[in-house]
Amino acid sequence: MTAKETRNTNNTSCADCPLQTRDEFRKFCPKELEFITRFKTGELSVDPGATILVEGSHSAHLFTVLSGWGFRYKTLEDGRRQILNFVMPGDLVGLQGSLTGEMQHSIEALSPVTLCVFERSRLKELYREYPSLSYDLTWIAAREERILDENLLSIGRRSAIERAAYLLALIQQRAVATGLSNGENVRIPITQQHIADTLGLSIVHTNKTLKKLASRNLIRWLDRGCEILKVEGLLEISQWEGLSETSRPFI
Amino acid sequence: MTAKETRNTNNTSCADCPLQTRDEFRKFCPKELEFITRFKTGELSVDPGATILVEGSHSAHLFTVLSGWGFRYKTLEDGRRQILNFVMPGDLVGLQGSLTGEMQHSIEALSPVTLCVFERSRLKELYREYPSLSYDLTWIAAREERILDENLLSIGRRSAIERAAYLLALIQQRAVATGLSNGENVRIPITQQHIADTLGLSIVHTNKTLKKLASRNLIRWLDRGCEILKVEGLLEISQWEGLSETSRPFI
DNA sequence: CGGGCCCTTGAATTCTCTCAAACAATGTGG
DNA sequence: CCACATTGTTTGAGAGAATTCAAGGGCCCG
Repeated sequence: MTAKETRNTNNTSCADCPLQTRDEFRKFCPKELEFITRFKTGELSVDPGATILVEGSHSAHLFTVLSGWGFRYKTLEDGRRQILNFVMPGDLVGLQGSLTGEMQHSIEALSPVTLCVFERSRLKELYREYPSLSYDLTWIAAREERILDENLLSIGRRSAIERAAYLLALIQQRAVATGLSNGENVRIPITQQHIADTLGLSIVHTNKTLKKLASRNLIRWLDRGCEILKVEGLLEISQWEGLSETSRPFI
Repeated sequence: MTAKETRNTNNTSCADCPLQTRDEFRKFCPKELEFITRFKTGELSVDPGATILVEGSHSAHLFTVLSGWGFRYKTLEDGRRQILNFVMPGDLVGLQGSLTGEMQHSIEALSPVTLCVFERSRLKELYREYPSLSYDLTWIAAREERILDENLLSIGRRSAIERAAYLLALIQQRAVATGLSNGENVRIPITQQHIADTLGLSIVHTNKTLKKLASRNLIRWLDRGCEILKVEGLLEISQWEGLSETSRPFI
């Protein structure tokens, strides 16, 4: 990472964590809050396009996204890229690498992103002293697994238009839940290449598929982003029930 | 589940757990062993084709596979099925449902399968008293996530023959590691329909793709199963590095 | 022996990809 | 301010990949 891309700050206190106030997330008890405050060793801000974590590296840190959009991906040797999932506020990233030693995927920022930085070495203490947070970590991993299951079903068995509808509906629902959208139409800051790499389609075919959704007035494509107009329509096309999360843990 | 499909027994003591003796798995300390012995409340045996866990259910149990093969899958309303991953000895299943309340996928047996049955309600105690096992649970979840990431890359970005090669190489490597193969050629007890539902391809195209691999003498198709002859060839085609696990936790 | 399940193959159709070209928006340097 | 490069979107056309449809054969089991 270049200097331009990263800045270290530490202005947000965990006690005032903006995510804590959202219904979406579960609340910490004082003892947990005390630990997390110690666990967090800094804050990281990156510009759009910056790589936050890179496949093959052994990072000493894990992060929670405070604000902004990003995505998790893997590539083949010849450059083919598959986006695995999108990353939004409240998401913990780098846990996989912290446990198994080496990152098996990369993470890149789509917008300006700020992250809380945690020390991997303190994970032991977390498991030793804070059962509720340990449980939450497993929960978070299981949640990611659930989304991946659904993505796999989508790429494997849904048609191009169903896939696109599912993906956009998923992003929209997650974005609303995490406060990335102020309630009205969400503007997702991605290119059609990102969509293509998520759906497992070529960019040309992705473009034609998005056009179909747009012609039904379900979405609108903006300069470098997508606006969802009717989630219900997308859900119907994809025959997906949508997200059903009440309160989720985060760290 | 019908009576024919399930039998409850409890003949394998955790102290004599056959998986413990394998290098693949990490060893328990006496205290952990004591807990796990209490945690395990029974044993379940199911016949091939039986459903072990079903999407939408709220199971009071989670399981570790003691022996046999199975697979995890999801379906769309119209019946399209996507196999997410295969299940082998040492794999923990049902964790996702135990944490988030409801199973989001189903699990079916490919061969006779025996499972250790654990009480979901004792998970709290595990997190409260056994940090090392808590850590292991997260580790296990992260491992599954890693495999899913790779599967997603495969289905999204690899060609049909690369996909098939990757899948068979993965299964072979996992099978050898867990002792399902006695060292020589592994016989995987699946139909081509299973392969198709894993790769996201039609059965016809799957058949033609497998024929290509067979004509290169990399695999051989048997009655209701597949035998891997040259993993190296499969790894090369798929441009995949293969598994690299030294010792993994299990419960 | 018949039925069911699995594997195999060919042919027509549909979907998706690559190639190619053009356009719009943005940013840069002169 | 313009010329130019870059990036992202759009469209058409032909090639390639994968699907569906259809049919036949093998095997096991009741």
